[in-house]
Amino acid sequence: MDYRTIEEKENGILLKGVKNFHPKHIFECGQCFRWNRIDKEDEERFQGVVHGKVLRAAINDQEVFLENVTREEFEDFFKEYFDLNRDYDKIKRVLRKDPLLKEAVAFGYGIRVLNQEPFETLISFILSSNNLIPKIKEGIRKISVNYGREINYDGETHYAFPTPLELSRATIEELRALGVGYRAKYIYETVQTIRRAELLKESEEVRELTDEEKLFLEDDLLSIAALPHDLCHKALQRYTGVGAKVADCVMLFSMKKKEAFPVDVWVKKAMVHFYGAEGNNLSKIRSFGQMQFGELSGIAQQYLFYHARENKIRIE
DNA sequence: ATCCAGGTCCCAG
DNA sequence: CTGGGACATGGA
Repeated sequence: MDYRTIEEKENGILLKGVKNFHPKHIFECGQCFRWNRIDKEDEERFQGVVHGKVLRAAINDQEVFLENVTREEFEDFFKEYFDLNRDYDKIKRVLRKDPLLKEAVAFGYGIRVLNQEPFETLISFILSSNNLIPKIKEGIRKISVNYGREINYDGETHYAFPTPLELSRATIEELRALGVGYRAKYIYETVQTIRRAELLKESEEVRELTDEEKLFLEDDLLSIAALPHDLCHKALQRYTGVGAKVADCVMLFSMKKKEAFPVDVWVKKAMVHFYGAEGNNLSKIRSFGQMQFGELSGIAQQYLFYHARENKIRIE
C-alpha cells in the first residue's frame, strides 16, 4: 500500500505516510484534463471535477489532503481512482532496471496512472487527436458546461462531464461551435453509437433483438472494457475518431489495461532517442514498447511521456 | 507567415 | 495491409 493511515477531517481526508503520489506529476502528466493548479499562498494545490464532485488535492511532506471527500467515498471510489491499490515501489523497481527508464522514473517519481471513467476518457482522447493539451482541456470544459450536470461548490459553479444520454442531445454544429474543429463529427458519431447500444441494452429486457441489433450491442463501453487486450483495442477502433493511439489511451486510463502502450509524438521521440527504435512506423514502435515493458507498458509509457514532454526532448 | 499539437480518415497502389 | 495528404483551430 502506498499510504499508511487515513484520517477523516471536517472537509476531507488526510492520507499519511504517502509514497509515490505527487499531485503535480499525477495531474500534469497528460492523462487527465479536468484538474487545474489553484495554488494558495504558495502551497501547491490542484482542483478537479471527478465522478460528479469537485475535489482539491495538496501535498505537504508525506501527507496528502483530499478536500471534499469523505472516508466512505474514498473507500468506495477515489482509492481506486487514484490507483492506490497498486504498489508503485514494486513497479518502479522493475522499470528502473532499464537504465534509460531510470531517468524518466526519477523525473516523474510521483506519477500514478488514474482509473478514470471510460466515456469521459473516450471523448477526451478523441478530442486530443492532433491537438494541444490546453485546447483539449478547454474543449472538455465547454462540453461539460453545455451538457453536464451543474455542481455548486465553495461558492462557485462547476459542471460534471455529461453522460452519454446528456451528450447525445448535442448536434455536430453545436459541438463545432465549442471550438473542437473537425473532431465535432467524431464525437457526435461516437456518442450516437454508444447511445444506440445503451438503448438496445434496455430494450433487450423486454423484447427479442434482431441479429443486426445484437451486433450494435457490442458498441457498449462496459462490454468492450471486459474484452481481452487485443479484442478491446480493435473494438474501440470501431468508434469514429478512434485509432490505435486513442484506443490505447482509453484502455490504459479507464479500463485498467496497463499493457497498452499509446504512441504519440513524444513517446515516439523518446523511443527513437533512447532505444534507437526505427522512426516513423508507429505500430512498430508500439509493439517494440510492449516487447520491452510487457504488462507494465502503459505505466512505463507514462513516465516516458511526462519526461519527454516536460524536457522537450528533441531528435535531430 | 509557416509550423505544430497525446492522430484519424480516406484513398491509391 | 501500408504509405501519404487533408483536416479545424489557434498559439508560437
